[in-house]
Amino acid sequence: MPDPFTSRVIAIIKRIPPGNVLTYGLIAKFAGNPRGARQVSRILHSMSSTEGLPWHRVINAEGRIVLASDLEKDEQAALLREEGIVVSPDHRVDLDRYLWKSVNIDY
DNA sequence: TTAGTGACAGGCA
DNA sequence: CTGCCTGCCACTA
Repeated sequence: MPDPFTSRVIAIIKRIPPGNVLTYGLIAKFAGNPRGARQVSRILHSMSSTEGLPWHRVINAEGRIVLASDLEKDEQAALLREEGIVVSPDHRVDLDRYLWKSVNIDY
């Protein structure tokens, strides 16, 4: 079994509704570790199997898509656009508009 | 064991 | 706006 933090991160990401996004730092905070942003990114990177995980709805605090390759960035941007999210050519989204605000999860 | 690294964040010039 | 620095924490050489 993975540690509690990891399971919570997975649970939260699974509940992000289509058309909305969350940031690494926010997810970490909701999962109980305000300083775990980098862990969230690492979890997604390793669990790239993405078993039904909407990983593409996770972006950084600036509303930017930051991945290793430009190819991956375009891929994620395409997935987001399919959900109606406007992604600028330089891979940025409007957080004020698409950030998932009604995060309410009980453990 | 120490040093470097990264799908991050926040402050500052 | 961009770039640099610091704090963070797990992983790797």
